[in-house]
Amino acid sequence: MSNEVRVRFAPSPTGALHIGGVRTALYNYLFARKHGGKFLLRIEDTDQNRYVPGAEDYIKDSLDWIGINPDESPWNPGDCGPYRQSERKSMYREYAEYLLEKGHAYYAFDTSEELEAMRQRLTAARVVSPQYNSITRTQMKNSLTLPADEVKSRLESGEPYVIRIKIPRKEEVRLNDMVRGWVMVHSNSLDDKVLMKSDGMPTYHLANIVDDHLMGITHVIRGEEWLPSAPLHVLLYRYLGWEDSMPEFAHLPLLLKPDGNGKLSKRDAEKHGFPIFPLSWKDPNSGEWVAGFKEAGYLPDAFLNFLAFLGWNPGDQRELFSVEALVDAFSIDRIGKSGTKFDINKAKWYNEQYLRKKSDKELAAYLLEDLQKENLSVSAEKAEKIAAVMKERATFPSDLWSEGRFMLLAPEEFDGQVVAKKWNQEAITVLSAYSKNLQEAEAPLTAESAKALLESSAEAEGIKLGKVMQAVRLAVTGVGAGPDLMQIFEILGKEELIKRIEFALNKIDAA
RNA sequence: GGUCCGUUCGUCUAGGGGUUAGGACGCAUCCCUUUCACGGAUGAAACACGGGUUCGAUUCCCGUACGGACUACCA
Repeated sequence: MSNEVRVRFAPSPTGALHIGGVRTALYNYLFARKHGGKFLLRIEDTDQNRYVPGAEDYIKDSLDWIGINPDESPWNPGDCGPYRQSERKSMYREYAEYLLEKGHAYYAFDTSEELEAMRQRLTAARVVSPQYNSITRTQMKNSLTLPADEVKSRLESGEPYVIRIKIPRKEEVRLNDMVRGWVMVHSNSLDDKVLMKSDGMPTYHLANIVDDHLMGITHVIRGEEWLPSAPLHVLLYRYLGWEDSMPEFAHLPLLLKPDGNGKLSKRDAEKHGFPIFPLSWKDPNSGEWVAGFKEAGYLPDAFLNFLAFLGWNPGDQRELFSVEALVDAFSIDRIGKSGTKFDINKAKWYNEQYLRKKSDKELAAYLLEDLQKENLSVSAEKAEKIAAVMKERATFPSDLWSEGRFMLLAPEEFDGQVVAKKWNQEAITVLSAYSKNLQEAEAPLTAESAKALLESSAEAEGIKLGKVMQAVRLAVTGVGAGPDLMQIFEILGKEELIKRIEFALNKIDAA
């Protein structure tokens, strides 16, 4: 397993998984598959206060929906378990102690009030960035300033404490990011981050280094919001003696708001009326509800394809990629550096492309499902015919029903604008004749026979069919636009067609 | 404020010292269509700004501006 690529997606179960998180998971997955490696899922639940019940299942279900299942996870453990940080609690202590022993960490006893007072004091003194660092730690209560015996007695008396990393005063920390190249920061801009919290849990910083090391992670692919703390992580690897096996980093560009600027957020989804979460979700604590792509009618393949192109491209002009094709084409050096604005139109376009690739039968299944909710039933054969004529004009599977309902339900109202423009005596004459001729027509009506009869009916009255076509459509469907009329006639069948024409003749005349 | 990251059509992006700066979404026009849509064609639309380097910068370097992330005992 020495050269095997191992990557992880490490979400925090604090609510619904944001679309940006799904993209991070996807890139990790693609990278792992591309290199024949493993994709792991690790739950980062070191903050017990923020734990939200159901969030883990949400993460699992989301990945499952788009078909990127981890090779190792809490539900499918490999050899590096547990895969939930809360269950690894006992493992972190020894590394914190090692750091303590090596002088790279220290105990701190400051209360939150004292910390706050320190920040205020610094702010008042016009210190630009108040932080716990090589300068301020000398004035705080920690094992660097307190006499050894006092530290010992505080520890023994059970006084709460944290363990902080001791950031060196003057040092350059550099890392070679796979998407950004060399990034360098001075240690004096870093602060003495807490490594172990007073509740005995590690913070993200310690936990992710320890776990990545123990789990043999070779590449860390994560959001750009982690870039500022990456130098801290480098230092941690160094102090823990793991620098030689330190994973490579790739920090992904952020997903931004569609308008203006800033990180894409829940508010944007509400404001623009489109989802930014894979699945809909109701927060059990706040009762807050968010919409999901799945429920909005996005197909998983389309969603995945759309997501893959948010910050990455294959370098040629192809746009439609199956997962397999993505795996084949994916590479980290084709990931862009700049933030990506979220454009729902593109997502819709992808959905249309994938929808049209589906067979009539698959589409009919969606239609049948919708009809069931309406307490309507129709034969599978008819559903397929409807799907066939509707698929070119649908964005979502639900459009099959919402845009094509006139194929199942006779119109009760007629579009007033079309009535005003197209309804006239000639139309009435042709329709009346057609209705009569239809009575004698042979039963299963086909698009061809329906058309031939309509043409002869019009001709017999000396009226050009083109002049009344729109009115005929109006009479039968109630509206002025839709799929090929003769196909609709075939789907409707002779009896229904006659019924509708008669109804229209009475209803519209009366109006 | 500080640190770090970024900046090619409205959006996603390709490209990269010499190009008519390419594609896609969206938009517009036309064709197809006895409607609408699909499809096809065409069009409008971009290198943030200022200095260098160079015979020549959109491309390399430095600034400026603008944007963003981070700045918790959250991840």
